[in-house]
Amino acid sequence: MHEVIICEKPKSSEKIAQALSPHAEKKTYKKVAYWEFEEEGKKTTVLSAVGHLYSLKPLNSKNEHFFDLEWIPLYDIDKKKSYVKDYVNAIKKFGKGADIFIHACDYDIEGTLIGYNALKYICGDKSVENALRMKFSTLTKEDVLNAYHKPIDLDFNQVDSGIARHVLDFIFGVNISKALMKSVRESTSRFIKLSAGRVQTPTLSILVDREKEIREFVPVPYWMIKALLEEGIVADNKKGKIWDKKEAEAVLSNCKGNDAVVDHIKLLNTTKKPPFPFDLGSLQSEAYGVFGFSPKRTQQIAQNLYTEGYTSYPRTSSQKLPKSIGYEGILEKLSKDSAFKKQIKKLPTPLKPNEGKKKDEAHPSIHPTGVLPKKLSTDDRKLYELIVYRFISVFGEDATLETMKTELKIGEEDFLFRRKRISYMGWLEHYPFRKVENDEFPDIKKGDRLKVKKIRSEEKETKPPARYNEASLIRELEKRGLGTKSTRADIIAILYDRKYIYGKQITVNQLGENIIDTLREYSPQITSEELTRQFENELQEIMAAEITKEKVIDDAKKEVISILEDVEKSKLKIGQKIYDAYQESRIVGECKCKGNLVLKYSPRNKSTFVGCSNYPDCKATYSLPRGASVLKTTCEKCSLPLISFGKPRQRACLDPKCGQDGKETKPEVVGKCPECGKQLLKRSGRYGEFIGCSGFPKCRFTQSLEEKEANKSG
DNA sequence: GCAAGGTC
Repeated sequence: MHEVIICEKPKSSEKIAQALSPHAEKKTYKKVAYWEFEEEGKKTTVLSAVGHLYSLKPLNSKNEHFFDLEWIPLYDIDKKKSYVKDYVNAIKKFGKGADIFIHACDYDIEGTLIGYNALKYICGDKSVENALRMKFSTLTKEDVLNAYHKPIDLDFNQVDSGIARHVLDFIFGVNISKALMKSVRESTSRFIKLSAGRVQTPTLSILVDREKEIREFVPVPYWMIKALLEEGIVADNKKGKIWDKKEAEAVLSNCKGNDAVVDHIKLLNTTKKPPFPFDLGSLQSEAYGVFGFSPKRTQQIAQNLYTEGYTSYPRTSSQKLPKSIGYEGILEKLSKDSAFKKQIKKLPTPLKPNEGKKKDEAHPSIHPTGVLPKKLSTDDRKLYELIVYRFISVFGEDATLETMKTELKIGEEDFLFRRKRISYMGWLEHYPFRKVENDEFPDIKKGDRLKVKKIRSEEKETKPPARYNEASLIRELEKRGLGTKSTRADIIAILYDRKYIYGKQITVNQLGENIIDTLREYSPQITSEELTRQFENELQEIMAAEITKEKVIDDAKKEVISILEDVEKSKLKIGQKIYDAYQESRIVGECKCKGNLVLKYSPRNKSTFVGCSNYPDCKATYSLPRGASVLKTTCEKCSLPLISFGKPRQRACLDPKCGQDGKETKPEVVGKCPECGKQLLKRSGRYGEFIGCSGFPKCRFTQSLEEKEANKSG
């Protein structure tokens, strides 16, 4: 007898094999690991997929619309996925002639489909018909053994539901994307890579809405009264924002000539619990905040650390640390590093992690394995240490903060100021990545009189809502249930790649806005998260056998056909508008002829260059080095834009004949650095303009323009 | 050329 078990990924196959038999032996077939054991005359081979091995492809790619699809090996569609072939080959080799097939992929829609496709297309239809299904929620020995000894039948409704998800996403996404590109091609005979989809389009929609909110925002002026007292105390008038200038002036004159008298001091102790362990989303968010890593970069590094065995599986949404991972063992191994040891030995016993609410059936939260990395690149080490110190902190003691709220009277006017200091560091000591306020408390008591050095009325105005950045956008998508933990970072990267959006503080290009405007008119369903809700409901119904996948797909097909017909009727108008918007977002600066410098693509050289919008009247062109970006800052000598290129990045004038080595027109001074006191300058980088310290690289303080605005009040 | 989903 030969039994074959197919798992979703290599890591699961290892755990499952080890749970099933102490004699499971690791072997490799053409670089791919598998596990084997023999018990009571039955040989068992534990094999692994690597996620989806098959992907949808149109049956007849010459057709204008793609509705008839087939499953094709992933490596035949995407050359970068060649490693998938080795796994398929291993399954083919050992699946041939096996007597028993066990489907042991994750128990969810995608997992069920991964195993189903692997069996059907590699081992043949028969293997599917007789397949047994292991159902487990965690990969603990107990769960795995249980699932193995009490297998269930394969749930074909769940399979159908998975197939429907793939087909629906394909026929909506690919067909609508193609229709958009076709409109542009047929109205302008130009090609622009455009796309739309169930997740990316609502995501863009969220950004467009924010963009419009910001644009339509009408600032309202208000005044804040601040009193500068002795001992460097700045107290705020209790009225806060005063909307009437006369009222502000009245407050000011009420204060004139008076000392400040301490009216009331309130001291309060608050505790700050340790942080939760990382799930992928919170790791991406933290790494963005602390190191400025893009979520996609964090995901890549985390995957790398996981593959090397230094940290646990990264694509988790769990904020739990089950005891079974063996905290003591991990901490003990980490203690071989003296810096880690210094923190670990301060931890209270017994060890008890502060866990969050979020769960993940398949994996615990992200944590170090205890294996200490020998060599890591700078960024990999940063992320690794973030994960380690977070893990340690989770077991730390509560920190205690002391807050002081002081109310004062200046004449008849009420003022107040607050101070905060740490009275017990607790876990804060183990987690050096976030600055914590630690003010000095002034030595004052009720009834004290303080000299008023200055009273001023600051005129301000209300600010529009902040732009999203990649981290906050990922949090928003998570909140709305758009995309999955593994895809959100990629979805955002696609929006950048299509030039729908730009900047670290995400700004929508004309092109992005136009895509949304167009789709809201012709295919409103794809622009809102409702399409995801609709899919979810339909998939549930398929799973409950209340409707067939054929019916669901057929309905969707009709819906898409009707959208495509509407687009077809107006394609010239749609295409021209999109192309105009695209042109506008290619403007990178001003030409010497006062025309617009625009990014152009030369199909002959397969490269991007800069040309003038007044062509053919103005024939100015500038070639760009590979990977170069055009900056917003201009050259000191000739006022053309500067470019940034190469590794490490260096700057130069767009015009190589100009000969200026990237000296820019003097950057604007916009304030003082709160960290080192040097000048703050308006700089421009890859992602647009930002505020940076003139003390760079010694002082690495940076701020977005929006933050700068928001913090003006100090 | 195009989606979203799983994974090394």
